[in-house]
Amino acid sequence: MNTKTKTAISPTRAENYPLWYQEVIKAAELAEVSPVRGCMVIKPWGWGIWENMQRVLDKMFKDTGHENAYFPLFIPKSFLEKEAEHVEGFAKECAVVTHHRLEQGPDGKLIPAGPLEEPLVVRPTSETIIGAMFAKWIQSYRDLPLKINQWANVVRWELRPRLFLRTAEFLWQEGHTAHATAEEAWEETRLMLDVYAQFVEEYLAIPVIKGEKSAGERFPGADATLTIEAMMQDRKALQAGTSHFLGQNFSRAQEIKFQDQTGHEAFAWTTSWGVSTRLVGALIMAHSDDDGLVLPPRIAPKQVVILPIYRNDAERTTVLEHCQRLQTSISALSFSGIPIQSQVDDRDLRGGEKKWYHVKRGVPVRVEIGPRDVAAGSVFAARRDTGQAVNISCAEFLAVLPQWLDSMQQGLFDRALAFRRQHTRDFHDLAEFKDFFTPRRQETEEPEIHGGFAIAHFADIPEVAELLKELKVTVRCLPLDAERTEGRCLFTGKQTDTRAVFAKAY
RNA sequence: CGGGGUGUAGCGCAGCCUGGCUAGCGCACCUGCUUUGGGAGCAGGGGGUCGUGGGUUCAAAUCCCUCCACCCCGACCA
Repeated sequence: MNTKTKTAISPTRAENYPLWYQEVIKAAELAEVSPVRGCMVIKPWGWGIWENMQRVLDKMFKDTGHENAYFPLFIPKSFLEKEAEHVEGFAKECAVVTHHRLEQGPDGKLIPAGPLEEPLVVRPTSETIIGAMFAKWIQSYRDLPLKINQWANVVRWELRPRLFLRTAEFLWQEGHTAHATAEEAWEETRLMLDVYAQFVEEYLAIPVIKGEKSAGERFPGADATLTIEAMMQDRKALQAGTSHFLGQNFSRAQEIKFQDQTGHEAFAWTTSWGVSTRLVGALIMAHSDDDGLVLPPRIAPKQVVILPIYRNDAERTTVLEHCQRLQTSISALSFSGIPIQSQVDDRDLRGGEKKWYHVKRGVPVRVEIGPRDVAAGSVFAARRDTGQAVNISCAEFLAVLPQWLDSMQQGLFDRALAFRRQHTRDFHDLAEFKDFFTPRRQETEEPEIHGGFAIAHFADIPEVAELLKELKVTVRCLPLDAERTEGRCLFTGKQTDTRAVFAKAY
């Protein structure tokens, strides 16, 4: 590392946000691009974050009455041909398996042989194959509701991949449910959106706007798509999770039928909902700074790292022993019901180097203990979020640690919320709206900076979509909790009581 | 998939325009000494199919063509 640079990450966010993002991932050892185009390798620290996400979400799903199951990676092409709108939505991104055998050619190279009778599509999502199974499992209203979740990988052949945000293969969970009534299915759709919002706000410390997607942004084949939208530090929006009310579209296509209490046959009402490893990208872009990753304590794989400082073997022994005692004490503690995980980093690295290693990885609290601390029974402790550092007694530190972690969690959320509010504006004038989304720094090589989130009255008709396209702005959502006030659509002048959030988006 | 850019040691880069000793530099790595509450100093050292394949030439990192990968912008995005 160059000691002359003031920040651990170069370029900084202000200098080049997209590059900064990639550098943070590299410096924090979250993931790498793989030899396979568009696919990433998730490294242990990044995987630890995803594991925590999985653990928390999985419990939330089970607490709301869902069960896990697993469905095949491969989907017969014919399955996808059953729902026209659905297929059209993602056909361009599908990977297709056409052969089942490799043979060695004369030049020693392997040649696909044994063509499949019916090509298999690598799942881009599993509505169709799960629907096919639901159709078998559901006979009577007594079989409903059926509430299944699966943790899986999916493939969408992306042309412009970015680590965590958009990769050809990614990991996610997809929930699929079937219900006897529209009301119940709608309730499920709403409930899971709330679960997502709660998770993202309480664990990832990212404030979200809950809303419904406009017709143009809706999931293909869905009657309604609900979303949670978050603002990143470059003021762009990121869709952090979606929950779809599929109506009877898929049950009609796949014959998910049941006999109701009156003996009549009816199509089930289905939902699907998912979040992906994209959340890791959201986490990075929401909180990290020019020194690297900043992790909210509740999702961090480790909350505390202890760095022993010593000059010789004798000191090493005493200092290490002291560190391990501290670790044992910490392991008995928890914050907000979460056990505090700590780690002693005893690698043979120079102090400064080791310190920056953990700063870049975003470990919430860094503790440094040297011989003087051992003698005094004290520790040097620093917070990753504010950089605030103190020298206090061991006992004091242990007493204050849970509060530190809680306040960091809250502090990160508050900071992100304040940032979003600062860059969210109401609009009643189209010229001002356009100005809001016009790049500010065109004269330089630096990436553009645009306004942020714009809120305005909106009539959901195709003409508006065309106009927005020119500005490279999208309708992020129609907020669910917005007050229904009458006004004129910013674009068409039509009278409407619908207001929408507009932004540039990932 | 369209436009632009970049591929040289683990990482970051110079060299290329104008072809010519054994291809350099910083960080990292190894050895030794010194240093030690902090991204250490000095000395020595290891590590390279110059992205791939072909072409031009006495001679290619350098010029020409092919392909691949990555980055940026756009289109697309459940």
